[in-house]
Amino acid sequence: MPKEAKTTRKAKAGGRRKKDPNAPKRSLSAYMFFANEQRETVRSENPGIAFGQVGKLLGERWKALSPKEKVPYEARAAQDKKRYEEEKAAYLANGGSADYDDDE
DNA sequence: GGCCTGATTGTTTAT
DNA sequence: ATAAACAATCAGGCC
Repeated sequence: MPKEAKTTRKAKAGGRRKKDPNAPKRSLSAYMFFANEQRETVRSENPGIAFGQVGKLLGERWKALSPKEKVPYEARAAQDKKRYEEEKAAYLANGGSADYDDDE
């Protein structure tokens, strides 16, 4: 049974609540870096394209790339991951659940 | 000890 | 500032 479910995340994307106190913002995904560079190219080749189309185009192209093509993007993702490691370390070092602040 | 879900990241455009 | 499609990602919760 192919579970096509995408990790069953929430339906929307807006601003979810921070379940963590100091919330070490996690790292970015390779797609974020990919989009960062491709967004210019995609929009450049698709002048006046709608945001929904760009996003879809980006996704299709992303998967169209070979794992080695994604390497540079994953590399940056790994870079950010390391950056996140510091946040996480500080977050744990600070006492994990210590500060009480739901919304700002 | 292994899995599963939820929360999060950043981009686009339009309101 | 927000909303949704797009993909990745991880960390913590759970039995």
